[in-house]
Amino acid sequence: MLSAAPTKVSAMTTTSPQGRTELLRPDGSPVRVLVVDDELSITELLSMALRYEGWQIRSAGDGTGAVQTAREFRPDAVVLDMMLPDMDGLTVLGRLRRELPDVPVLFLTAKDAVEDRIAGLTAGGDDYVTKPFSLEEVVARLRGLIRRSGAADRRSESVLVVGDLTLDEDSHEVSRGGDNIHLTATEFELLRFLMRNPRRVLSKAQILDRVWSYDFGGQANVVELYISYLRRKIDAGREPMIHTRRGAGYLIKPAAS
Amino acid sequence: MLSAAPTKVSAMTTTSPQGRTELLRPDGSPVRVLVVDDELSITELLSMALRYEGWQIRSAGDGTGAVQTAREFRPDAVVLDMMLPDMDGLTVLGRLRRELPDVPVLFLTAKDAVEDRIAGLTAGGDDYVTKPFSLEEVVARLRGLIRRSGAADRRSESVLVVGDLTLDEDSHEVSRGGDNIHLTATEFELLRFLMRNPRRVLSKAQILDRVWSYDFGGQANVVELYISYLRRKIDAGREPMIHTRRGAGYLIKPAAS
DNA sequence: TGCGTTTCTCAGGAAAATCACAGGTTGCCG
DNA sequence: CGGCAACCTGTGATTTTCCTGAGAAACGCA
Repeated sequence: MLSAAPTKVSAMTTTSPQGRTELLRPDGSPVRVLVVDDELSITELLSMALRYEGWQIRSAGDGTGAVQTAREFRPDAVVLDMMLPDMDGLTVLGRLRRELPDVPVLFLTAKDAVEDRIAGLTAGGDDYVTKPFSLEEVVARLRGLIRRSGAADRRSESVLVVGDLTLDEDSHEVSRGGDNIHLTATEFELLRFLMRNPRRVLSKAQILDRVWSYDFGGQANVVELYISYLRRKIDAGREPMIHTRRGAGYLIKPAAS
Repeated sequence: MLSAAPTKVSAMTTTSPQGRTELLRPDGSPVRVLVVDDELSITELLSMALRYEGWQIRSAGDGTGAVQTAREFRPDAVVLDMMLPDMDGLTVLGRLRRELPDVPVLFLTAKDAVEDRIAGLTAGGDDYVTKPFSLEEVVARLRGLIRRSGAADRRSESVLVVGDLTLDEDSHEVSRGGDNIHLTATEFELLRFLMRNPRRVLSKAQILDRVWSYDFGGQANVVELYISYLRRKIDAGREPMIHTRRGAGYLIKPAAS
């Protein structure tokens, strides 16, 4: 198990029965991700969500544990909180890099943290998200990191397609039937979540849990509101793709059927 | 994690002599579900209904018992009331997850408590239903959770078929002979119940107990009413599939025979 | 700092779904 | 064939769910 661990992850994908596409390693084994954060609720939340992506997860609560776990677990990617109790984020990063020179890292930082320092770090192909984050954001960025860290083959994998609607996760470009559509950040994430689960009813709770940040305490009708925004931009004057299932949720599907 | 743990449930299904399709574990043994609620009437109700699905059930009345039972019983899914006497629902969840990292959980919550405490819970692929629930709802969601938690293979398992009538539990789509049919939530659940028991007479009492929430206090003729709605939508101008057995109940079967 | 954009709350209104009621219909039994 | 029980279904009141306009607050950027 340990010695057999291949370091590179190709951008190989497979399509699950639900129509979700998931990343796999070249040998077909699941992607491995190490989550490092000192707040238990955060590691739990992330572990749950990332496991649901079909990935194998380990977590650590401090820098020392992170390095240890990394050595043994040999993850394909690391989610690393920059604010750890025992050592500075940069120190942890350095030690991780000694163990796993090529592993991509997704940094978690507080909103007000010095952004330029992070910006410097991400130059190496890493990435970061600010707390409080949304799970869609973390998952999307991790997918991107893992995809790019492997044999850089197909770029097409970053494009979601449902009917004549396309969404590029890299360039954040969205178009329907050739027409470019400008979406705000939230609209984009909502649409991405819908498109990653086509023909599947998603409840408002699911959407809220996934697209909005984990500390969102507002009204559940933001979902309705943003669905309404999306419809205006995507379905306006066309055959609708976004459908309401009263009492159940929403779903997206090609206009044809 | 633990090598001895029979953790995964494949989406394997088999069709019983009565025509009911039931979930099974890869080795053919029954699915195991742990029910946790402090109200005895609820655990009894659920245990009975879930046993009827052919599943193996254990129940616990508090968090401590839940964790203990989980450790020993190693269920494939857990039904967990968020309001327990001895500990907070999230705490129970955390401890359960330590025992069984990948087990899917179906949360039971009060109708009005939905917004606040549910946050983040569905993100890991878990799900919830609000009290008072209908048994069909609980069973359907549990089946979904178990299906998705296992080796993600066949898609067809979320689609019920009787004759030329199909019902997709994921997209909530219903069609007969190619024509799409729009159903309301209650109609959908009623039809699902009928279709999960094809060629079998279901009494009005059974239907009421199963499709309507357990605290429903209305007139028993809602069943007649909704059967009438269904007929209008499904049998309209075609060979009827829904039949009345006077004094006994209703049944659905392919139009041909 | 100031301005445009984005996010979100609030609330009114529309639409849909649920269900009670009651009169009509059907099938069964003597 | 008559009568009764079981069943069917039209009507409409009530409730639930959803949609969306308006505007406040937060944000991002120059």
